[in-house]
Amino acid sequence: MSFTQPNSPSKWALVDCNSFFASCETLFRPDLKDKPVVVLSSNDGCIVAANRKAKQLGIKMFGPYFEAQKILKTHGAAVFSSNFALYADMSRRVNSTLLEFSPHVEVYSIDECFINLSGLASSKELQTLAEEMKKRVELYTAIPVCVGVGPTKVLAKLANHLAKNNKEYKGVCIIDKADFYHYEKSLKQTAVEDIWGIGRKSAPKLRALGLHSAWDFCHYHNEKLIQKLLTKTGAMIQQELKGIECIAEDFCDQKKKQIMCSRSFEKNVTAKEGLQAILANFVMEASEKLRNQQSLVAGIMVYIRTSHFQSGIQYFNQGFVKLDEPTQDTRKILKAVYKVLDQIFKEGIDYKKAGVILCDIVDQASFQPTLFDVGNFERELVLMEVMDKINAKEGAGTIKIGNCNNQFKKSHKKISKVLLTRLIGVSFQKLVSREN
DNA sequence: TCTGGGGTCCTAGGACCC
DNA sequence: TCTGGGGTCCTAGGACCC
Repeated sequence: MSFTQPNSPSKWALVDCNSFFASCETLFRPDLKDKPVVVLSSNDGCIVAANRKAKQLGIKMFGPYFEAQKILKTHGAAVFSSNFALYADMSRRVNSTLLEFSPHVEVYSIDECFINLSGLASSKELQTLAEEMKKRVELYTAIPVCVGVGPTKVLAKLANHLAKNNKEYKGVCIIDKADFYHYEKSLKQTAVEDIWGIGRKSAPKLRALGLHSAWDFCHYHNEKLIQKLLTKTGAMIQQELKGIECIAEDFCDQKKKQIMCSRSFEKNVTAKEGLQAILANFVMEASEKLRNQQSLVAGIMVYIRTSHFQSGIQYFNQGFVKLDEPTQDTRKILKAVYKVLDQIFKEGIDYKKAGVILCDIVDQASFQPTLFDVGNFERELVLMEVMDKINAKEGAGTIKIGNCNNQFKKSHKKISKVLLTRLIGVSFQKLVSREN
């Protein structure tokens, strides 16, 4: 988030899919309509989505599955392992429906979009449009959504929260300062912990100042104290509640300053080769994200750890490596990651989790390779572009680098060597070995 | 409510230097 | 080394999100 100048009155819509993963899973299962449904995280460790029925049972989001297992079973709940390919596909369908309303759709997360509606003037127009959005998304995708509209992103979020939790809104809530009575009422009925960006640590700090609702917070006079207690972010949220835009217009599309890929393993891994294979997957994933935003990386962090919940030896170690030159080349990043692994790896440990973090991210456009390296750098760009294109077309993991032995991805579409050679004009293996 | 997943950003405070 | 100022860089940990 970065500051922007307050400008002409804006309107933002926030469209949020209801219990998104659970909704996706029940699309083709009308028999589950009135049953509790939950979706589990990648290793079935915790609950990452729950439909209304499941929430009514007191199911905690992001809580461990084993704790809820009994109650879910008693009530005949449907339990799904997550299927991210399906969710990503449904997310694209929702987004493309929303693009029919405005070209300015900013994807905030897999189940949420901000839409810039600044051209529309009246509350009535906005109400009609928001209702139409909801109707059309539900008609085209069968995913239920709620729509909140406000003059800032924080107020749009707040409106969405009201739309979702108060039946009388029927899934659509418009906050417009021109309707001051409703604006005041909306902020007064929202508790500080329900404001976007105010989490479990900040809320008690506000309450200690006697600020219990969004309205109290919004009108608190001592802005310096807010900045001190809740940092820059808190100060921005307070302004946004007043209707003053502080969050940059394109903040969803801003380039990441760091890219992380980490996961817990289904089974413990002890051998270094096992960790190498897993880290190779992380590097593939992270470096593709890096290239998608046209960036280069200059510093890489790797960590490996045992499970918090096992008895026996606990081990955590991490290492950082600075590259001689920023790169976006998977092979170079992987080489660096392996170097760090050599430094932090200890024999005889049951590892449960590992991660790769690309830090020191720089813009590709602003990087000038030395005259000597220009050719190499450009060849790498082309090679990586070809690889990404094939993976996008033929399925993730079609072309892999290093000894990826992916325990996370269930299946990969294979591509024949002949087709590959035809696609890039020269044997990929040859290219890889030549570059190394 | 004490966080069994994954990801991003911010900042306080330490290390180091002049 | 019972140390006084001030700047920069780095990193671990905090906080938030879905």
